[in-house]
Amino acid sequence: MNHRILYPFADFGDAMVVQPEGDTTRNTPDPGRDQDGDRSLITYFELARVMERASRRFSGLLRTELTKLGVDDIGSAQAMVLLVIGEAELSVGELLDRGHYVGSNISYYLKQLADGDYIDRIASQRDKRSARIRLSEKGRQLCTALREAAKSYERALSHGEQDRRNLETAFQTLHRLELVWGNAARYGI
Amino acid sequence: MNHRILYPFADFGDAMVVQPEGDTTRNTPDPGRDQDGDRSLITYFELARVMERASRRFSGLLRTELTKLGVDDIGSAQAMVLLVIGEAELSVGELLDRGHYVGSNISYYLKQLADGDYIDRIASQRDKRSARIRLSEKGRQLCTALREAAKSYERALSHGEQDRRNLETAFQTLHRLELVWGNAARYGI
DNA sequence: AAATTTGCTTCAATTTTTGAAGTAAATTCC
DNA sequence: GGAATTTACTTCAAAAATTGAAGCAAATTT
Repeated sequence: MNHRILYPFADFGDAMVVQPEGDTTRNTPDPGRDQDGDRSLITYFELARVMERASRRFSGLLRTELTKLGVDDIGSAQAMVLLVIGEAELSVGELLDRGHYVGSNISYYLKQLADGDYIDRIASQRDKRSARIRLSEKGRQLCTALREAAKSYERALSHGEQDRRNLETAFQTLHRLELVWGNAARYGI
Repeated sequence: MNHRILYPFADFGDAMVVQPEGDTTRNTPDPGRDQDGDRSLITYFELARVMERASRRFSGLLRTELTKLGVDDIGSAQAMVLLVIGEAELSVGELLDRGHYVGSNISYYLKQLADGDYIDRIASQRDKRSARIRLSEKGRQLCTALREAAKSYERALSHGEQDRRNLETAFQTLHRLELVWGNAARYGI
């Protein structure tokens, strides 16, 4: 296990601060200063960019895992939907809320997932318009395999209590951004 | 200015921790527990999901701003490329590294940005294969307008020192994930 | 100077996203 | 209780984004 690869920042510990004029590698532009020379630190654009880049990487990993598992009838986006569903049994509307998908989009994914027998649709007798969705055995197994694969990455990255807290902070911060940006979009700032 | 909207978590301050069994709203599934009942906190999947959702929101805001500004020949993805370029004058390759785009993809964007006169291509006499890219006056103005718009969101969200630190932590954490996931993809875990 | 590499661009095929329209069930309103 | 409206999706067609292979010209190596 190559630690140079897994832990690119040897000094990434309790004192996690941005280096003011660090040795910027080609891949990591210094986010410490914005256009106007303000001493503002991270801007939203930079955060949005790193989110996009990291998401792309994550999709890549998912795709790789799927290929390893011999799954070729769904892509990373569909796998993500499976993971969003998890152990829950929910309606399309609830799934929409969970993932902030667009309706027609999730329909499109669910169709493929249903075609591939990754999910079951159970007609609800309460409301015949909305069937309830849940993972089929096949879907559950795929999710388990993906989560298992993820575990090795977790082990590779999450170490101490501080790392866990950083993940928490990142999650909460992004979640808050998600809410604020969503509300801003709906109601105008 | 509606504070209920802008500050959905009144208690989001120094003690930013996940509520063990919080009052989960419909939009915010409790990430405190995973499938296996481990007391693991944030999983990578959850982080990846929140990144995706927040990115979607951000793109939405960008699109809204573009519409407000009467820009209809480019989308949020292209605007993002403009913002990535910023004040720099760089080659396509450098831009590729900055944003982790795929080559043919950035070509596609740059073509549209060039068609819309948002960027200039300056033939480099050093290496005639790679022109240098920089924002045109039009592109610069658009970026300025977008950054200006972003400022109001910044003001709405970034308050104290703690908030800034949280943004930093989020950025660094995602950046680290980006690297680790990228390396994992290239070399296998 | 031939061969290889670099730094892109183009093209065609896929995949993903979006928006408008449609449908059937549920609910509300006379 | 029946018409009108709303809800909860699905379908469809078009647009946008992404990918991978192939191509090309300049630069570099051999």
